[in-house]
Amino acid sequence: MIVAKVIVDIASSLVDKVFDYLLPSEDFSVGQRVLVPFGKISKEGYIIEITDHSDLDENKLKSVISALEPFSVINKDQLELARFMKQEFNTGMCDALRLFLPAEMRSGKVKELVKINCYIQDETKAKEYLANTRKNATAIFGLITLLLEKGELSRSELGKKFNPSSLKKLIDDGIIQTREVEVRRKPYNGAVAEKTEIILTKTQQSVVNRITSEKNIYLLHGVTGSGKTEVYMNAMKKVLESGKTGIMLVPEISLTPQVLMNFRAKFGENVALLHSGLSVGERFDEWKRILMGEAQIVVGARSAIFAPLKNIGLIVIDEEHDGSYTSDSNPRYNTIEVAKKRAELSQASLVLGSATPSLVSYHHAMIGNYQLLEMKERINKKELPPLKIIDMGNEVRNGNTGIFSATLKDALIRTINEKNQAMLFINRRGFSSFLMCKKCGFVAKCDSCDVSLVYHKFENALKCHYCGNRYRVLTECPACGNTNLSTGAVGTERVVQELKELIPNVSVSRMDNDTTKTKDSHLKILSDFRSGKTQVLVGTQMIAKGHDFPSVTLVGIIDADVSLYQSSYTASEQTFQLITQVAGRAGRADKPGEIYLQTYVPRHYTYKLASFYDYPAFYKKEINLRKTTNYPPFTKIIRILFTSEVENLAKDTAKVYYEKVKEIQDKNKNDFVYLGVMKSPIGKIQNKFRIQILIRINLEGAENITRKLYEFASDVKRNDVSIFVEIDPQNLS
DNA sequence: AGCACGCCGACT
DNA sequence: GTCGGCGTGCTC
Repeated sequence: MIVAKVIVDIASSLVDKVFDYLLPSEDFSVGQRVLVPFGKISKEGYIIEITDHSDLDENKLKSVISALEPFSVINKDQLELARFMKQEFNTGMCDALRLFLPAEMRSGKVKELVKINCYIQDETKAKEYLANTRKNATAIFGLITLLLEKGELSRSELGKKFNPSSLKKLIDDGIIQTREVEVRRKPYNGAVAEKTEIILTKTQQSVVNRITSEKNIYLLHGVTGSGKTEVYMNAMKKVLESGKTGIMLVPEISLTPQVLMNFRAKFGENVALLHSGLSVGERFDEWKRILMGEAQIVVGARSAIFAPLKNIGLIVIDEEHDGSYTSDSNPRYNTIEVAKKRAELSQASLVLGSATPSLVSYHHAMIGNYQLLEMKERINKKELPPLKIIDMGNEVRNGNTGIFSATLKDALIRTINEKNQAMLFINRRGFSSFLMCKKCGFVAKCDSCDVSLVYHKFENALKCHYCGNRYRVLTECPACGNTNLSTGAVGTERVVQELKELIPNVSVSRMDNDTTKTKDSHLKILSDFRSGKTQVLVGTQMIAKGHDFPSVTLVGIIDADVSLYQSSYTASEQTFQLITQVAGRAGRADKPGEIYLQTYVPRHYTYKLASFYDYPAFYKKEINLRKTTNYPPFTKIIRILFTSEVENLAKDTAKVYYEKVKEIQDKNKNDFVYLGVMKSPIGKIQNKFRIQILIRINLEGAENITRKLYEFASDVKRNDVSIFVEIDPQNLS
């Protein structure tokens, strides 16, 4: 007998196990999608193994019904990668396998887009027909002559050009033949940068040579503007020439068009784009192009690491420190770890690139796990623009209570007068962070989440950033009746407003989560700014990343402290990265740049070292701190989050879990640095109460303990409490 | 996920 | 006495 081990395509831990089915013939292969009977219904599933025996009785086994879509096959490496993810991140096998196919395809909803083309098979017959037709039948004459001349044209266009009924008549009469052709929906069609042959610098060339000469993991530390993209492209070119394929990951969807344009200029149709912002049809078509081998290079956000490529030679993760590479909702995974495994499986090199590598990655490089490659000079040999720290406490003492310091004001006015561009960076969206009563300290909060509401001036409403609920603006304090309510810290809207007060006719646009809801809106904001239509761009995190605006000479970081004072051991690291990132937007072309960083703690080492662009010094300082305080990468932090609509259920489940952990802690005292149960910093989100257990463990015992922690989670599992196990979580809200 | 089996309230 | 509520359990 031939037995197929099948994972049924149902994302539930209850059925996430292997089911055995008989195979009706030998025309099945591992990795194939099949239809199987499952209980009373039939379901899609994935064959993960084919053997000749089963632990169950043969007469208990049902047969696979049929194969689905011959092309939808998960290859051996991908299958292995799925097993790795199950093992490493405790994802379900089904969850992992799903990552390899476009979601819409599973239910068979998306089809290839077909259009109908017309052509003339029998020329003599057509000419005869013409001879027997009235001379004033212009549509018929036009149609036949045009088709005879051009060969093949689309039916819908011909119909529009002449008239559909004449066309139909000709088709019915057998003069014109039709056939269906597949058309591929292409994202950002026409977006191709000019093809320019750039001659690499010596540094760039030697980095390219290193990457392509030996299979390894490389950490490319290159200052902003050192030409990392050119390095990636040239390395990809070499890989392509050797007959292999490559993946290029960028952190954010908004960055893909720019990278894609450059890649298309160099590689044309060989590039495919893959990310969640594409339309369903586009994504499906791009995915299929990759699968069919029509595209050998994939550009995309983190999910592109699962692209159906064969024979990968190079994986690049640009801006490797970026938080978007960790998936913090199911299935949870760390893209860098997945990429390492995928590179290993296909004997490919992995390049992690950044101007400010994550401490963890740089540490790997320092202890020899990664090869460190450095690009210390900017491509135009220019110095990095001067970064000035401005003491905002001083401004207040001098009577300036606005958001802009005197220095920044001057710089803004000067920049606009000189017809240059400026970027103002702020850490929050909305007009201000919260609404507070000046008398009693009451702060407006969301009913279903335990967070302050944010005032949005444009909509004149209070909004919850966790669940999106809207509330009417309060005019008096519900607690004490006082009408003197104030808005707290600064948001993008207020920056725009004060800027307009400072320079009345300045053209400014705002870029944050509110203004970029639709797929192309960020593209428009960015292209307006690039073309000079807008002079100032005010924005959050999203303007910090990667964009290249040659005429920007001034960058203002309005309130850096927000990032520094978040309650996370990575606060300094993230702040350093953010500042370097934002600063890198200034003075990219031949004009000199200037950067102003406003803060109330001007002497903080993070700011000092960031202002010198001294990453190695920052690394040294920070890694020592991590070592003495016992934080990653010297330990592992694990959070187990319990959420429930009933607070006590979450608490009780957490307690039961805690006792189990306590038991293994008693047995392995040395492995534990810290263990505690508490309310989450945000005690309630979307009406679900949140209790968490925080654990810090030493690396030696980590693997065993995490395995146990995952087991405990399924032990105490119940349907009215959700449990999430997070390893080294980025935020602890 | 679905569907069935199973054990307690308001109805012809 | 029965129709049906959805709680629990199984699907190769």
